[in-house]
Amino acid sequence: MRSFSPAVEDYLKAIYRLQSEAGDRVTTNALCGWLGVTAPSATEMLKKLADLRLVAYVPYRGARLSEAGRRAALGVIRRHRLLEAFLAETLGLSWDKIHDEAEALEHALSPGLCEVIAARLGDPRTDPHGDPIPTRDGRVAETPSQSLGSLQPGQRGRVARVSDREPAVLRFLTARDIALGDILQIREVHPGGAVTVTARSGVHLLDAAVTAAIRVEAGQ
Amino acid sequence: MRSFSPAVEDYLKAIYRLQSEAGDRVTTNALCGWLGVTAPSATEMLKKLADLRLVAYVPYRGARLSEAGRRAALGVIRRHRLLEAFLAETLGLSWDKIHDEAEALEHALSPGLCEVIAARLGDPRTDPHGDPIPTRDGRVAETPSQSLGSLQPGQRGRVARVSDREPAVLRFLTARDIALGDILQIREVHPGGAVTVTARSGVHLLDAAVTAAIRVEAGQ
DNA sequence: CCTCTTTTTTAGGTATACCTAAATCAGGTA
DNA sequence: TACCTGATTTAGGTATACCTAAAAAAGAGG
Repeated sequence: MRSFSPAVEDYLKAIYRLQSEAGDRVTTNALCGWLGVTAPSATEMLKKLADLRLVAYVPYRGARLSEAGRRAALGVIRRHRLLEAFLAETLGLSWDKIHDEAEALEHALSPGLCEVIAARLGDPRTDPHGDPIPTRDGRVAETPSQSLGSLQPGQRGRVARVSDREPAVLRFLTARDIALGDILQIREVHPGGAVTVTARSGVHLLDAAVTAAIRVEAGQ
Repeated sequence: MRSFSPAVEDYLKAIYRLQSEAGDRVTTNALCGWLGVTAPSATEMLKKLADLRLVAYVPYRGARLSEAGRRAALGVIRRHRLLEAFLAETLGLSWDKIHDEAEALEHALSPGLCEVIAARLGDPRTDPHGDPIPTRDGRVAETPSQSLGSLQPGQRGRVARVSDREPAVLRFLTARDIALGDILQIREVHPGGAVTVTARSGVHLLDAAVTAAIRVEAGQ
């Protein structure tokens, strides 16, 4: 298994992510929106990924990862999440800072060093945001979880994962003393997507962006 | 101070190194030999570095780092050597493995993370090969040292630095239980540059490549 | 001082990965 | 069904960083 350019790796990671959200094929538009490139750039790269047999790409119909593409994507995600765990563990970096650093370092991390880090950390199953770390042989333990916003008033959920995309959301949660594993009970669901919750540290209003970033295991 | 491409950083590092060895200007030939690129590639990059005001470049006469170039080069070297120290410290990697990993990671290490690592390590002054780590403000504590091969029979020297360029040399020394700080006494200097030394672990024949890689503080 | 060799630069080309502007396709609406 | 709109692709261009082949400059030897 040869190694790919940073750009290729970023596209694979994005396709994997969008595919697991939207299930179906990933469109050019979704891809370029997610990666912050223009549509022609995404089209060109999709053709290249198809040449490399990493995606099945039908013009005007979007793309889907091949088995090789899925394995490559999981490899990048493994490196990313192990790096996040490693930076948090060894340097005490908070969960709002590790994503960007891991994003930059993941493309330069050799397979050998990646496994040394995994061993040093005792093969962790999740990163500091609760995201599962794929195993070396490409398995992902996706614990069933649902969006916090999907709970009804009165229901409780344990915080299982928080999206690493927006550091400000993570800092907000830290400031409110809300962490992975905490139990949240819904008091009110607001029309725009915000919710009011009761947490260990009190009652908080979580705006739509914060609510969308939190996934919970329900029925706690 | 903006950041530079990996290629630019590699050239700056190479020019710094060659300049401190050969003192004078660095020639195109020396540069392309060191970096493993062709002469036209080096010429092109030198013109680019001159445009960026990182080197003073006179066609056919070689190049010399400007003050800005020197600072940038020391920044890369600082990141490289801190990474080496960090990988050795936190993952227990041996000194023959850290160079290549650091070489890949150094271009992706943000200034912020670099300083976190430095703080975590207690601002070390040297890396695991004995090479001085430049300070954040661009100072390098070059302890005076000389090539092991420059000692006369009977003279002793303390191993101060070992070049990180050839992992095989480092593994050879590890196998002979020769480490930084050890005292070596010259028994014989062979014509090709090899030496026979008495070390803590006994008498060893060090071939020319090994001898050239070792720098010592004499008069121990 | 002139040639010959080595070094260096110029000329021209490749691959990657991005861009803008223009053309084309797909799907819904009248 | 014909059109319109938005999504997508094509066409053509930029910057980086590498390459080979050929030309030009520098330095050494006679």
